[in-house]
Amino acid sequence: MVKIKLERDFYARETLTVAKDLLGKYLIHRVAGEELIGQIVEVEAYKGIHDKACHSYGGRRTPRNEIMYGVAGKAYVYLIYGMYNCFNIVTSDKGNPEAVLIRALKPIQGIEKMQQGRYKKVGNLSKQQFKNLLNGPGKLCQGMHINRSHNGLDLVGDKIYLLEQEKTIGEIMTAPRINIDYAEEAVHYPWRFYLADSPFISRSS
DNA sequence: AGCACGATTGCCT
DNA sequence: GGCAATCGTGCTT
Repeated sequence: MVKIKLERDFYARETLTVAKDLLGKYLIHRVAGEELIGQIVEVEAYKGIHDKACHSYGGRRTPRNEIMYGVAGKAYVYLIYGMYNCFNIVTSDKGNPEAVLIRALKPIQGIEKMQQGRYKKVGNLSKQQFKNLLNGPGKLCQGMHINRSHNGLDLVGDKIYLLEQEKTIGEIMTAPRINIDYAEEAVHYPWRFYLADSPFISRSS
């Protein structure tokens, strides 16, 4: 695997561009001397103050979403439904409070530790359990051991960071975002992106 | 202080 | 397909 880390200028660009470019990249989390690695196969863009699905819609600025108002390339991690975490990457080059939700990863390295986080289980996984390791925003946080203690973490660093991929990634699919029924006109915006041939996406559209 | 709700998931019919 | 779990957050009283 080539080891080219994504730097600030990658994240500090227009959010839809960053979202699509994130597909295929490797997400690394160093935990207890081990590198957990997943390849990004599905994302959603949240485009700030004019996007009714976005936490910063209308300029809303609270302790929870404060990090979105800062520099690009930091982690925005929040609790959803009282049970799961969602991992986002802050984007944009104009100080706009925007981010990309990472929705699914292909497991690459550190499978044992991933299943420990997901299933509290060691040993062999069924084919179905392996496919379900990281194929959803809540699931990938469990598997990658990401939680709210990582909110605000700089991804241009050595704890959680991203690496360039070495190969082309194939066809990118575009679709409306998932579970944002409340978002009125933004419900249909085509801001979900995923790899057409990946078995590890959260759901087919 | 109270309360409605969610960028999800897993289990049920 | 439906729906409960579970609690921090943000808004209202």
